[in-house]
Amino acid sequence: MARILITSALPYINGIKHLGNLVGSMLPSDVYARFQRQRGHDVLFLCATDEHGTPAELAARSAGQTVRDYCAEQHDIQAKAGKAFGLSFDHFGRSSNAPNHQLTQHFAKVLEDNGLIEERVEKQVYSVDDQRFLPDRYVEGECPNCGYEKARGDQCDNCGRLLDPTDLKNPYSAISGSKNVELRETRHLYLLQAQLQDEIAEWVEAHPGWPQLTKSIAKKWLKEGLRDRSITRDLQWGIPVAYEGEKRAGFENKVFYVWFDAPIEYIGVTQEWALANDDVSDTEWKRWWRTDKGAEDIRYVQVMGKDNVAFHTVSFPATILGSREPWKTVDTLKSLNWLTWYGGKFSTSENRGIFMDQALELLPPDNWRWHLMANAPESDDASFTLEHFALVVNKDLADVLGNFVNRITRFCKARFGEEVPAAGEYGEDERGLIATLQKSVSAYTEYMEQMEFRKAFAELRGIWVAGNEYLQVAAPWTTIKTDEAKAAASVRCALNLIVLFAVLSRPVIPFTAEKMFAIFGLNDAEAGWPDDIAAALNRFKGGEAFIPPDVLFAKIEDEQIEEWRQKFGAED
RNA sequence: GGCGGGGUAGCUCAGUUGGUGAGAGCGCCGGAUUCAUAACCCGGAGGUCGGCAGUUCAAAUCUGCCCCCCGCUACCA
Repeated sequence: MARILITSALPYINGIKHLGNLVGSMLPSDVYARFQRQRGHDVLFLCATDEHGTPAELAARSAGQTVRDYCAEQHDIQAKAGKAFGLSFDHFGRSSNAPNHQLTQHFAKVLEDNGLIEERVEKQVYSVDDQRFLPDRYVEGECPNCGYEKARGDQCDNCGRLLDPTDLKNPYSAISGSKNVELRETRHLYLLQAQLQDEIAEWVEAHPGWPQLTKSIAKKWLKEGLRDRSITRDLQWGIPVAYEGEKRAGFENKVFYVWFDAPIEYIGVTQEWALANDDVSDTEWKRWWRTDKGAEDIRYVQVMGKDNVAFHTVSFPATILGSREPWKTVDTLKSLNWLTWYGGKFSTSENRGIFMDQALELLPPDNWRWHLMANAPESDDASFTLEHFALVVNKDLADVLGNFVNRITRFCKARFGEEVPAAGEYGEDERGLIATLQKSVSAYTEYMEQMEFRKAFAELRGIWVAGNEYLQVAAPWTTIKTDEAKAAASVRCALNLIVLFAVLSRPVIPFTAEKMFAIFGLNDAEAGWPDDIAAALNRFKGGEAFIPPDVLFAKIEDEQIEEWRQKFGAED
């Protein structure tokens, strides 16, 4: 039994996440965590809301709330939505909680002790009316290159020119529109990443198994050369620059930059998890993170969208390695591309796309889980359309899987009654089926191990199809006329298949798997993972009672699709 | 602009140490079947593998140039 630590990239706090965010990290990590738990491994699966930074402050302001209340409320909303989607986090924490505060202070301290942090003074745009320094993209003005009037301080959206906020003509605050802005000096802490260049490059090289996308992004940053990075910001909401409660002189109104503290929350949430389980000793969480305290054999898996890769392959490792302390670093890093909404971006402000809460108002979680994972954006950005979604759900879930369960349970009830028939022996058809499944289950398992989700679920779908093929050939509705024992054996085999399908499908469609187990009065928590298909198909010997279920998946009708298209801003 | 990813059947996508007639699912057409959610099962049609040029006995695969889409570009996260 291996010990596997799995973390999903942390969803940002400013509102409920859309389907693209879901499939970008939280859902694939959940599927993998569920799979590894069923495999019998000791899994710790963690996630948290990422709560600091300018967008949180602004979102709170526009909601008319204090940022503290806003975050608390939004955390609750995201936690509920995640639970409703079946995300099986062992703990869903908050980057604003105490453990992360302590850890972030700790890392800043040891990095400074190691000579990797220094103070630097720089000039930055300050908005007098907003009483705050403005991050580059919150300064707007006229582009010096093309004259576009709403160019952002980091880049002009019109001509694409990269800018410095001081380049802008007639700059104004994007927050309030105020033109009362000026350059002010401000003091920040810099993490001297350049000194860690070789060390991080070596660490990256030591992980040849990372996906192509992950490696190329990491190597690109290293090739360009790591730059020292400012790790503090002029904000109120965040982790104060104050070691052990002692505020640092000149940093009274500053906090650590959200990208400095957010990855540290992976460790913080592990402490939160331990505390939630009444372990205050510090020993339990360290078993997952400190290689000198029992974490030397941990396999650590991170899952994230491609925008997060640089921070996980370069920035966070700089923090960890620079501490000179024996922290566990990531072993396997799965990165995904974007899911697009009809080829364009999901957008809250323009009401384009479906968000997690809305999705569940339309259909149960497994419909979404299946489609998103079977079509996960692994090799490239993938397009989500309602039409494709309906097609996939109707075909894979309703016609192939749902119908299989329905047809055999109904047939059995009609001809043999509501218990597994005991007569007859397995013959050629069953041996053929077992041989087929032995291969495809093995392939499916391997794809899941590799986190090749599209391939895995194409294989799983093939396994469901094999059930229908088997029934077609065995045709108990025909054989029962001449050989009732043979028909009984076929039905018994098919009923056993339902349980096998439930076990194999559980990582991706857990709610449906539970229903399938319930047909036979089984508890899905007992699900393991089948190595021996013949044994799995001999689980029921005959005589076991069952209750034919309602239809597992209703079909999506064209009228529904049209209605949703209108509601969610679908285009062509 | 720079860097990275991608452009393969109507749709969504597999497919690189270059080599048996280019694949899957869906959709479409046909057949078979009737246990089942007009479901399942079998078969078929359908592609100048973004464009041009080159290397090679042989290119979806390697090289060069070009076109298009997406992402990142360190103070959005």
